[in-house]
Amino acid sequence: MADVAALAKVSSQTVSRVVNGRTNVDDDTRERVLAAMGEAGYRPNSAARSLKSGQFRSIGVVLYTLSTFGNMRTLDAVTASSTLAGYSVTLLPVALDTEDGVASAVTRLAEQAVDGIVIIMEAQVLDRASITLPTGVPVVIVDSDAGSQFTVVDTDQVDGARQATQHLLDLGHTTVWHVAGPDAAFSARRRAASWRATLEEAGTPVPPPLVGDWSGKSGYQHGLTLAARKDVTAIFAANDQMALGILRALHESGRAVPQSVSVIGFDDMPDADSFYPPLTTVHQDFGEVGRLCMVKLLELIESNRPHPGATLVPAHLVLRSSTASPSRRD
Amino acid sequence: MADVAALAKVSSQTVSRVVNGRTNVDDDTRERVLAAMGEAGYRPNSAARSLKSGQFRSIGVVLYTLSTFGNMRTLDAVTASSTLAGYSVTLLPVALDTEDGVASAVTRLAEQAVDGIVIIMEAQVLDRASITLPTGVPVVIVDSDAGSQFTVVDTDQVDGARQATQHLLDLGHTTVWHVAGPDAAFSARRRAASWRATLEEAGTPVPPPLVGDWSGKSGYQHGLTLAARKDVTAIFAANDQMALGILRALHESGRAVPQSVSVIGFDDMPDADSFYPPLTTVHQDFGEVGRLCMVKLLELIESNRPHPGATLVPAHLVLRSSTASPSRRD
DNA sequence: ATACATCATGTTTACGTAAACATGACCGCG
DNA sequence: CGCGGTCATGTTTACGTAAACATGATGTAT
Repeated sequence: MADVAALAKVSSQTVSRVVNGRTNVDDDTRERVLAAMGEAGYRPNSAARSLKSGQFRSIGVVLYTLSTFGNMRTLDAVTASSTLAGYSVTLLPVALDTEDGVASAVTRLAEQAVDGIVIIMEAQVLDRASITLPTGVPVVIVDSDAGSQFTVVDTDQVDGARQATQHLLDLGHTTVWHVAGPDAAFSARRRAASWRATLEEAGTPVPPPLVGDWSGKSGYQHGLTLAARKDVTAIFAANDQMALGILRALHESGRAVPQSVSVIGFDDMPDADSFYPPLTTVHQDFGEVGRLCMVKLLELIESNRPHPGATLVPAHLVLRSSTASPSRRD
Repeated sequence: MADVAALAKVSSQTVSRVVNGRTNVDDDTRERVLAAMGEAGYRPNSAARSLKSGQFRSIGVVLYTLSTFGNMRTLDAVTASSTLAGYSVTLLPVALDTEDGVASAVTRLAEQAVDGIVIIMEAQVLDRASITLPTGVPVVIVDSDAGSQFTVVDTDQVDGARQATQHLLDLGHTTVWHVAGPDAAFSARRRAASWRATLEEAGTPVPPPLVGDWSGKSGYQHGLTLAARKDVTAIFAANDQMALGILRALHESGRAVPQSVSVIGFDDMPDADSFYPPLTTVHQDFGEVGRLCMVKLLELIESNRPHPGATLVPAHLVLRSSTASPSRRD
């Protein structure tokens, strides 16, 4: 900056003013400074800027894996929103499963140059880490039940699972089987609970849920079990990937979808409409979730005090070809 | 830090020594300082640290979208590697399609607090932006043909596409049809070129490629076209998502896979083994690509001079159930 | 015993920026 | 014509850290 100032024959303060777009700079001077900046290949030093201002114009996103569709879409949306707001995004991956991983993540967290943090993490991991969350840094959480303690944004999982289950009941199925996500995942538990509640409300018997791990493979395995039972006519999979595996199992077992068995998923991942048959599923608006995360986080950063509570983004059913009324059996 | 120093009754310099793990500190003093740090809730200020050291311990990842499987996996791997190396990752999204988007991305790029940059971007966008890439910042590029100018890491697309095509020829198919990715994508062009070259080498006729947009939907549409042609017995899709759409089109058209038509994909996305039937595909080792990106980038950061050239990560065929020898037609 | 390492610790300084304050030029109004 | 006000610009300072240098205490070899 000193070089630029010398080149333009002004003080460094004037250069600073030009860089920050202050109005009280003469047009001639401004142009001279801009030219000098180009000539000197000047790049503002964000470290010094942050040091002076106490702000980083950056938010951290903590996640334990990027490899699920939902996390990725949420991250994408958060990134887009934060960029619009002039914030950059720093990724803070957590090595799951190990106490070390969580501990080192928290350590790194405390040292990161961020104004706020978005946590996209299962509740169970959070429980271990939350105790030592750095104080004084605003936090917004996705996919968790920590709503009483923190600001939480999430899809309305309960209503989504209810819609899926009710849709199958409305079609005339006597009951709905459920292939659930892993018990450790809070969203999986919520979807399963809502499925159960919906069946109970309708006064229909509740078949035992089959617990998968979100993967297509686990869906396939449970799908084989379900396909072998003639009384199964409707399946609610806790996500689309498992639904894909279920479809494969049903096809291989000679059960036609939707004629013999109806299948419904959750997420509406990009290619759910290219499944065979195209999958009826619950659409999650990840973009909106990400956007709200940033809105909430910016509020927290500006107000500088906690504001716990959950914000739910509605989910809606997308009707495709994998669900139908049960065919008559006489 | 001054507070901590006062609490521990030492100078701030000693606190700094403890924080940085220098050995020349008395054990008693060290413990006193650590206790004071805990008491004061001290968090090192990374901005000041960067200002002093001239390093940020951070790398930037430029991408134009997070919503393709490959980009996501690459980002995941880069993040994992950089975390191991003690670097954090800053996301720098580019709004595609608009000159503004590219320009503003470059501007932000120049201001970012990063020691190096990984660019995961189509070549065409890069062409427009590369001119103004900030000088003096090491850059590694994925998915691009800029190898002569920059350091490039990528999957060996050419060999992967060759393996896929050759596998189908080896099974006895007289030729292989290709559903390509968008022309704008360099990886799509490379796969298509390699498919064509393999067919020409084998002396088989080269059917006109059908150009999709990576989506399952576009695969479905081209799949319908191909399904209607009786002479089509083998299809090479440029990615798994399009292969999924092709499978759907074939099923709906009554063409059995693999008995009537063989289908092969590219990527080996997580649920390719749950397609119906499980998809034979070309496995890309995104983890290795991401790891190599970091290795190369750290080399560049340390040596401080450019080192252009491409590093290719081998791809390998994963045999599943969607390919078979053509059935005899008499 | 003297001189000279070795080691823990303290003091000074600079990194690049922008707020706060200072300066001086020019304007309009009574 | 002089006064306060506005405006462009310059000067000083502080942000939190760590390198460089300084100090003083202890150990050790001759």
